[in-house]
Amino acid sequence: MNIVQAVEQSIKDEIKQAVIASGLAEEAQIPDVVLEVPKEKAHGDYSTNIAMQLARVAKRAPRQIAESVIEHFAKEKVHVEKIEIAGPGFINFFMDNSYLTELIPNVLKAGEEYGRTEYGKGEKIQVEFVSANPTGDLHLGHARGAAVGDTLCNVLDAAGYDVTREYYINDAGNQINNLAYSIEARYFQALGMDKEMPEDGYHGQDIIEIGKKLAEEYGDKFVNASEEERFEFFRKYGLDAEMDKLKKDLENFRVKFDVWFSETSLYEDGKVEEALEVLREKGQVYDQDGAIWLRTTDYGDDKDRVLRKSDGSYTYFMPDIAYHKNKFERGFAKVINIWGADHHGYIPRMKAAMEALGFDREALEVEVIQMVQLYKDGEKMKMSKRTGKAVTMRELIEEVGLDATRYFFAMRSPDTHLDFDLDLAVSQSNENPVYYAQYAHARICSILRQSEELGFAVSADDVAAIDLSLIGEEKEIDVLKRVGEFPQVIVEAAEKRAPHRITNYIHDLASTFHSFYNAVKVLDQENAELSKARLALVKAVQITMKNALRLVGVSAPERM
RNA sequence: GUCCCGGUAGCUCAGCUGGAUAGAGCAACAGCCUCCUAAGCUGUAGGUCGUGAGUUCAAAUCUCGCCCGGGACGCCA
Repeated sequence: MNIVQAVEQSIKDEIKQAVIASGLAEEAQIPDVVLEVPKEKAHGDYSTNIAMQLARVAKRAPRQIAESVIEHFAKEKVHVEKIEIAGPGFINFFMDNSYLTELIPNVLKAGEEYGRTEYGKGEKIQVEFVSANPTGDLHLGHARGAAVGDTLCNVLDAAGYDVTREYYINDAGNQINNLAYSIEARYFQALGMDKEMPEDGYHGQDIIEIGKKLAEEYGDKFVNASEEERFEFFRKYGLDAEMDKLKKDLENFRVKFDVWFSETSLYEDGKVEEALEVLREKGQVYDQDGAIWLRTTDYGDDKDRVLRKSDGSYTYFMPDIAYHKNKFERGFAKVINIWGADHHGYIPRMKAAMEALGFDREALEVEVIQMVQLYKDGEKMKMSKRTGKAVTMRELIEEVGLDATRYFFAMRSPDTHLDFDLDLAVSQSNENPVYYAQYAHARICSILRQSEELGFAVSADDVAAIDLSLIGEEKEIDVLKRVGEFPQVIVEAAEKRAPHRITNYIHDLASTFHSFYNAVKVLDQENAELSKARLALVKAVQITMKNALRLVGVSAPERM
């Protein structure tokens, strides 16, 4: 907890104490005290609506209640300078903000750690995201999922959770057979021979490339091979090639996973059978029409689901159950899946399956990412993996830029449909919001470089020698307040699974800093003491900005 | 038909555990570089918060109905 959070808490405590002391209500009747930062500066640094909330319990008018609360409120104890009652009964607190300068040495000392808290108490959380089938290039939807998932993980980590990032490789289903057949067709075509693509084949450019490469590397070696041998080889080769490419693409997008979990390994280790056995022992399955069904309707699903088809093979659902069972067995307190909106219908059955296995359905959380719609030349672009016409994540990054792409996806709430105007993103990339924040950082770095030349350099070690009481102008306080919010913003973003709160914060921090920059001269040769104090402040902003940008996977350039 | 998401400024979106005069970016308009980076700042203009009821001292926010847009409803994955 930093000084800001501590002071806020002490004000809340003091309000509660004042309510009790004034005899308005018993402790148990008092709701959680809400302390908010008013939009209007005229309404003070903090404000509470407690008087309105207590009107019913205390059976008195809110403004009267506010009067009593103020009478019993010990201002000086909690850095409050002045209190006013306003509007229907708001109590507005005007702070003696000098205490805020304590933040500066704290931030400088914390450095890269600033913003991190122990809020999550090291609880183990697993986040599974992207998990695209290895049958083609990653497209825009995956890019959004990757940006959101990675940022969420960073945020959870900073909020004190023990996070494991995981990618589930669907390397066992029918789609891999289709991959092999698609490669086979492309291989033959590359050799100038006729071969039709399978009905559910993958038409992506990447598959064509693989076919070409095979033809170059192996010539017609596989033309006369047995069908079985050829299939097995292409299957394995295709899978490896797709996975290598996928990993590389994600790494280039600054997304790294701790665990790459193979579906095939579940079969090899007998985990699929085992999960089915457990369900059977618990009486959760039944046989009908030659298939094995799970009673998901017992747990809120609209219909029961097939686990094993009448032909003896498993549905996609069955290994997925085994996989999630495995997740919980690894001791995660919380398992978060980030899924595309097209899979949302799958949620009730997965939760039902977990409940059927005896796990807490609430421990499985599914965050749904809405669709990305790409616009070009003012028209919707059809995105289809089947026809291979989708714009790939790689192309997007090349055109829009890595930082801008990460920022753009992170800044939207995951549950809104996203219209991505490619022309706009490309042609106006210099006006992208990410530059606004990066520019603030670069400006700070420029100031810091010059401070060294002037002999004003400030570091965490000598900040104690600086007279921070010189800080106190409105713009300076605005900046300090913003810096002080950071840890709490991270906690809220983590709790609400809302990565875009971080980009909102980044924007606010940049805005507050730019405004400060235009109003206040940091380096003043005539006034070394003041310059040093302001440099220390600016340094704190730099650290905060850099840390915030790192959370969303965006670089913090020193020059622009 | 059932379920999920969205509908807020010209455009793209925040705000949604109810709070004071609904915000930002882009676009528009008017100012600001002899001064630490003008990729910036300051100001102006721009709104029936899809719609109709309800709950409340107070609704963009909560409840219900309706309209519009997107998505999902397989012994596919």
